[in-house]
Amino acid sequence: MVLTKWREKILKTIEESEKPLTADEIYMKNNFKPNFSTVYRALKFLENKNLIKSVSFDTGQKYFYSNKKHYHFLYCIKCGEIEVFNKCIATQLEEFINKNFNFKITDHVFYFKGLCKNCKEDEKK
Amino acid sequence: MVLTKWREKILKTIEESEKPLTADEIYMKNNFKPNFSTVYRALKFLENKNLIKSVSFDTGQKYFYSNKKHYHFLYCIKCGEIEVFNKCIATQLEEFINKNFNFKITDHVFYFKGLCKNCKEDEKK
DNA sequence: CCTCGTAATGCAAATGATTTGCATTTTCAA
DNA sequence: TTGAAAATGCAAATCATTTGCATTACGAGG
Ligand SMILES: [Mn+2]
Ligand SMILES: [Mn+2]
Ligand SMILES: [Zn+2]
Ligand SMILES: [Zn+2]
Repeated sequence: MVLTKWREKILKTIEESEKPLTADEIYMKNNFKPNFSTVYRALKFLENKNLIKSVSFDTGQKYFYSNKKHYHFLYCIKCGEIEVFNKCIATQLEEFINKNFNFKITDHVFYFKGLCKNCKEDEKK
Repeated sequence: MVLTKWREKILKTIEESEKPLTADEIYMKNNFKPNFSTVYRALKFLENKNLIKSVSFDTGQKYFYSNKKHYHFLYCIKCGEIEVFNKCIATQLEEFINKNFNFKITDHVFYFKGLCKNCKEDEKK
């Protein structure tokens, strides 16, 4: 169980991207070199090792992103465009949960849905 | 385009549930009576009409919930159990986004990941 | 009350993302 | 150098969801 050549390349692909990537985006960015199954297996491996995280929006697809920074998202419901930001306000909520629920928090997911710059303008016509 | 018998039943199923439901949970709760496709089509219809919303966690599955209340979730990464809460702190973040991004917010999703009561205890052994 | 057109439903097959089984190759500790 | 365990490739399978098409139900206009 080690960080092999492909796993490393895939991790780097994700870390170098400014936005989260789908499995096939990662596949493409690596010139279709590692087999698609290898990509998926690597993603699972990296996620288990907590080197990456994944999130899914409206579509059935997962998006993968680095665990080096804290991410939140702006997801365009029209074109699927994703932007990221990192301002986080979960701490106060965490306290609320710890006080009122019997639940051990390990992570959280937050994103806004709406219209990106382009789709917002298209709307006007 | 109207709220037919099945659509109404499915809406009621969702509104009467304390937690979000998957398509097949909804199917089961209706004794497998409307066809599965009808369930999915009804869900799409209801979501377009903004009567329900959906969210997906780690699995490729969508969970549907009523739009009558504001929901956030506690998602157990071990057993998939879901709890809900409604305390919401998105407003301040919304201002931040409006100030710094060119994005028209229409909704947001927030959930904590972690271990539910049961899985938390199992962990100890 | 009938009648026709449109929308809704059922059924089966298709789709898309992801996973899995198995054969082959790579890795690395002994 | 060698053998076992892990990683990879390839093809087929799986799971949730969607779609095409034939049939049925609904409702406005007659
Ligand atoms: Mn955060
Ligand atoms: Mn909220
Ligand atoms: Zn957009
Ligand atoms: Zn649990």
